[in-house]
Amino acid sequence: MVSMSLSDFELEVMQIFWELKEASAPEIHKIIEKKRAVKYSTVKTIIDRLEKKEAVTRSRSEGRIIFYLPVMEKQNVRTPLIKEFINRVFLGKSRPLVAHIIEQEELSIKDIEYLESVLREKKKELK
Amino acid sequence: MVSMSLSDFELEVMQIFWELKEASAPEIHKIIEKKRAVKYSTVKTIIDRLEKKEAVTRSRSEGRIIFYLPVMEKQNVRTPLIKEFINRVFLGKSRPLVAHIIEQEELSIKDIEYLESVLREKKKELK
DNA sequence: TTGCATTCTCTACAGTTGTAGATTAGCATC
DNA sequence: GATGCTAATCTACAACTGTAGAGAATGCAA
Repeated sequence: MVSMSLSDFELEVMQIFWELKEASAPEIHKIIEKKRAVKYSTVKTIIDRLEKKEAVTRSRSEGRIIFYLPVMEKQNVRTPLIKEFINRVFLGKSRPLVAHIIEQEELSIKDIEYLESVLREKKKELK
Repeated sequence: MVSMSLSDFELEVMQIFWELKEASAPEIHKIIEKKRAVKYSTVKTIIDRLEKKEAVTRSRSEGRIIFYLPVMEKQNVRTPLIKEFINRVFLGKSRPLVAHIIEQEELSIKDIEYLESVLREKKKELK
């Protein structure tokens, strides 16, 4: 069980764990509830599944409230997701994806200048 | 039924349709079979589902072989997928995704120079 | 024209996922 | 100690997805 894929909802919950580091089910529930209606037990089921997948682990209890910590690391989840996405949607070619994002998505001047510097670095590295 | 999401396999088949324009189930099956073992009826089921979703349509027959044409357009499928992906994996922020790809994925000097030009264009547009 | 191979159609089914109810159990308070 | 919340656990279920078999239909070779 080295690498296990996460469903959309599981990933959403992991994002919150990566942000907060440690969190309880009631906390996670309250955060997600701000965005959309969802029952506590639904959120708890997702956390249970994350626990079974060893994506999070119980760290401590406060009364009957269980706290969890993320185990899977953001980068280790994101990297293969990006790879898969490029394969799935762009037949493995990253250039058109990057071009599309630059052209279509919201980017500030700062973002652009940053990306220009990333490209410069990469170019140096290749030469 | 304006916009309907496609499963991984459905998208894989659509990619082939976008490439070939017109294709039959046996053709699609032969192409996918080169990559991995899959039965004809599996592929045909996917095409049937694509037809039901109006992602492809029957164009003509040759003997008992049915030919299909893609109806959904590549860009109309890709654009929302990218949006969702950025939301799901990068909390809506495209910059870290682009940075990650530039740093981690295979890009040639040509790719980089092209992307630099795309960035220059975008910058002009913003100023 | 008859059988063979190919294709189509229909049906099925198990795993994953989002969803949540029912039940149980631990604390705080009276 | 009894009561009421809140959280945890367990069970369920329908939609979607990947997968494919059974059987019907149809065109082609002999």
